[in-house]
Amino acid sequence: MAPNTTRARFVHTNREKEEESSDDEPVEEEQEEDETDEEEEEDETTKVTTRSSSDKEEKIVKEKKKEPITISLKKVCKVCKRKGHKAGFKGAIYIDCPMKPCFLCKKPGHTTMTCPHRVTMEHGVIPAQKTNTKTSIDYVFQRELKAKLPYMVKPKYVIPNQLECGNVRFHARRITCLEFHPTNDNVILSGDKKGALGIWDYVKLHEKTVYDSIHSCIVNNIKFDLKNDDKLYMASSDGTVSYTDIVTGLSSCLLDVNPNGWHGPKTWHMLYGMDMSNEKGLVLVADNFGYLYMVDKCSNKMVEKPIRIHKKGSKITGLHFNPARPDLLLSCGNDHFARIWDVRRLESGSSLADLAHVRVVNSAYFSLASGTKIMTTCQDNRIRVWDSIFGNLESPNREIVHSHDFNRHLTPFRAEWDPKDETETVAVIGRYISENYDGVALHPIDIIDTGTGSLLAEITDPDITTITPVNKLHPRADILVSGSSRSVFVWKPKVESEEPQSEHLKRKQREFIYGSATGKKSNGKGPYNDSSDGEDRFGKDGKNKKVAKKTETKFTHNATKGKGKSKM
DNA sequence: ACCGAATGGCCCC
DNA sequence: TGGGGCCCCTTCGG
Repeated sequence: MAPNTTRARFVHTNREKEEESSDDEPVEEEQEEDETDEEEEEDETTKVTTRSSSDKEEKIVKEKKKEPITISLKKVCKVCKRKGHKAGFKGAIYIDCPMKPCFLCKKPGHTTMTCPHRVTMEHGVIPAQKTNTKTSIDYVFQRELKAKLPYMVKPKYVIPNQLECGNVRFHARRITCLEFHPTNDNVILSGDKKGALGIWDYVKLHEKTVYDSIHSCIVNNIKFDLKNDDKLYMASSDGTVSYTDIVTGLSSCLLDVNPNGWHGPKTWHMLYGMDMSNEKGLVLVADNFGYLYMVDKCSNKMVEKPIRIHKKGSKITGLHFNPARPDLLLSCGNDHFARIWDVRRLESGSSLADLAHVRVVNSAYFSLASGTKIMTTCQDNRIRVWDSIFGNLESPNREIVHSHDFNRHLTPFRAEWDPKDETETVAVIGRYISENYDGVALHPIDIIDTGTGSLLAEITDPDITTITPVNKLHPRADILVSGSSRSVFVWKPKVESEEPQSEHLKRKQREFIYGSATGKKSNGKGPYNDSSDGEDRFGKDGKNKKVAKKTETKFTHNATKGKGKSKM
């Protein structure tokens, strides 16, 4: 909360404004102070007014100091500063300011509580209207694809919705990305905001390794070298791409886009999107100024000069090679576009298609088997799906309203395909907005059927009260791994026949059949100076360290099996 | 228990 | 086109 002095000034001016403009409401500040309203116990000034008479002196002193504040705060909404309503948490439920557009669907005239996208399905996710009609190419595509894919016999979709284990204080800062080991099913790789790489075998719970000297700030992307299971690439906001052997901890710098060092935040290049193509022998990374860098995997040299593929000065948030057509690349960025490119003819302005969005595009992915669909996550609270890259790309085939538009202090939410889902419809994404679960505000992880927009499952655990923006479904097993704040969690499908469960558990453990749910609802400083990290991490060490410092630590395992009693 | 900070995007001038 | 102010449904450590 803002310091009282600041708040007082704002409130006061607003109150004066209010009094000038609106005289429909009688001015009755003093009298209102007498009522002790129970719904405002979180308001610090109310505590002052409702304090018992035993500390009268103190009360008097305080009231003397901030009498005008006390009066004003009680009457004024903290969002719009108007009288007559209040925004904020009421228990586990957040009450919107009615003067603002709906926080969920962004349309004016209602609040999140009454938003049709929330009420109809109860959980924010609803299928949006189709915004274009199918072209003949679409039907050809469907006919071709349907012959190959088991559309008619939809497999039972297994939801990994029971907390298997989680670790606490494994990372020092919030998790920013997760990746499964390409061949060892039990190993999870995690990157954090401070630049550390975590390696965790969640079956052998105690086996955790942290390499914390490879990068000096946010790890934005981890990609394994598919030709060598022990080696991976990491792209970081420190402006480098590292190539690390996770067994030995030896690391080399593949690319440094700030060869001249630090000259202030306006010129510092940070690397966000990254993807790798074995066919092409290329590692592609993109920075926060709209540039794409192509690095040859063999020579470790840049193939050519950086190419600007998004608006000058805007961040490129993601890159994805088409899994079926190695020449196709998908990019997305802060210029509100996702773009399709031909890697063979990659130059500024040569995109094959530009997919327009309303706001920042957090992620854009081709579907993982056929590569013919595109799914994007946009900050306007919509997941967009294009059913065929060969069809009309003017507008998406579906827009799914889903709450994920909070970005400032969280890792951006990204809807990610289930790599095991042959129908290429199931996706996972964390939800920003909270629901009231037995009086506790929890932020579920949603599993969505992007074909219909229906919610297949919402995954929660009463012990995980933080938001879970980073989620990854296992490419081979029925496992979901989540990064929530500093913790990593592993989910498995619910095991049947356990002791009686609470309503909450029942709710989260419903088993869904794909397509028709059985449940009731189908549907001179470095760029970063962490508050706790006073030293200049960019200044020390050479930039192109050939060998990363290896900081291996065995942690006492702090994870729990079964019902998930892990603390956050 | 409280407070400050992180540095993200958008909008306006 | 760029800088500054504003937003103010988070999370953690000090």
